[in-house]
Amino acid sequence: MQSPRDITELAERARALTGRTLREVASAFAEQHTGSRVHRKGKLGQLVEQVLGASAGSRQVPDFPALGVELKTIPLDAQGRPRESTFVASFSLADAESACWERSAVRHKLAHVLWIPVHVDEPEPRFGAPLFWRPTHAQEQVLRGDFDDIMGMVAIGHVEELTAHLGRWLQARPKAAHGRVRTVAYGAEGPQLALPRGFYLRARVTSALLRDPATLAFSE
Amino acid sequence: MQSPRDITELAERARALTGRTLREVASAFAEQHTGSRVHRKGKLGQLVEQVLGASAGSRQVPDFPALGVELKTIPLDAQGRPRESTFVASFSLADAESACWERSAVRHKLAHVLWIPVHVDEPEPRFGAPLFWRPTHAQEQVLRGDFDDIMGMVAIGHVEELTAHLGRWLQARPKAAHGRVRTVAYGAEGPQLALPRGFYLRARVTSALLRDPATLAFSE
DNA sequence: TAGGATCCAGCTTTGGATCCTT
DNA sequence: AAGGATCCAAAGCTGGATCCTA
Repeated sequence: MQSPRDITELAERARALTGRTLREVASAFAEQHTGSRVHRKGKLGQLVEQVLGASAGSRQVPDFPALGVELKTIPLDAQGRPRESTFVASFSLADAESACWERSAVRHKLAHVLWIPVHVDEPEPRFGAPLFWRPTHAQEQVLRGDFDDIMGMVAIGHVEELTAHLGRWLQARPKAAHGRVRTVAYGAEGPQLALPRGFYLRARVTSALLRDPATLAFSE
Repeated sequence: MQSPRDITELAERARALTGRTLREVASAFAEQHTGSRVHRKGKLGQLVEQVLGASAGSRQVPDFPALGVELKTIPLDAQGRPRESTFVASFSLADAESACWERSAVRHKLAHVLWIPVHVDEPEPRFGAPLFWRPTHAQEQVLRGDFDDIMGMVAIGHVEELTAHLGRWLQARPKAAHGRVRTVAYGAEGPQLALPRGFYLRARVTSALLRDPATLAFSE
């Protein structure tokens, strides 16, 4: 599928998925694109990328580079809620000191997100209604605060206090590539070993966001 | 046992328990006080009250009225941490509007606490080191903030949003006396049924407090 | 019955581990 | 190996229920 030319076209493609089953969408797509290099049904994310025409390059750029939009498929359980937190970006403990929110991958990835919910617990998994999200100014302050808290903890060398509890909307969790890649951070007590980490959006937050993006408030 | 005359005497009695088993303490106490109205070994709290000479009256006053000290025995698990949140005081939804921190039972009960930890998961349960705690000014601000948040929620009639999630150190939890006593609160939508509630200190907080009272900071 | 403490089923969260594609 | 998504056991938390003594 070609890249959408503008947000409107992307929105139309996304809306067209609502209520349809993965199976339907996958087979319809396969029929129309028999010539192209179609990966078999593959993983959910890949299917959605292809159907919506996201660029499948390596990601230092958004999924829709021309539009500046990041694509996130998000699995929902039987009650319509995300089961898991959502990965945003990984970070290295080493460059915590030089990190700043404005230039962070987290801010860029979350600046404009197209959420594609998928009800995966139904007998025949089905797409939900898509949502474009741009954090409001107030929402961005919460994200920035979490980012600063987390990076600040690392920067002063308190890696052992960096738990997934920290952060209201964003949390830092282990991102265990092979379970043995370790990053060295230089803290007050010298070099420390630590697992690589990633920023994640709490499930509670994405749940509230999908339910009612307008009222996602500080109380979450 | 007579009431301690001053804090020093109370502290000495409390320190004398450290490391001793409940059994030892209970039988030693029984021997010395055969004449007095001794309740059988009874519950842990009662034993400690008797051994330390707390007044056993009904409690609108502190356990040591002359000293203004509240006594709290706190069970610790095998890792030395409290398993449960600690009950502080109950409250009625009806008088939330007129409630204020300064006159609250919560503030008075927590103004000066003598914590007596008991390692209950060991084969022979044993007393830990006692701790006198007076909240610092900063700590009291956290408690006050939680109190205001909780009471505020009730005062505006949002009883259904009053969950145990609210509050950093204090939380409101059901205090189900017989499971059917219900309190009526008058909110925006008229009278509402609700379980009676109590203020509790989160286990995370008492845990940090007992481990290192000086560094119990805002991050908890 | 009130104050207070303890118990506990079920749910949620954490802290990784595993898996996949590029 | 990097980027990303999903899986899962253990631990922690919530929302009561139960129990105890005065």
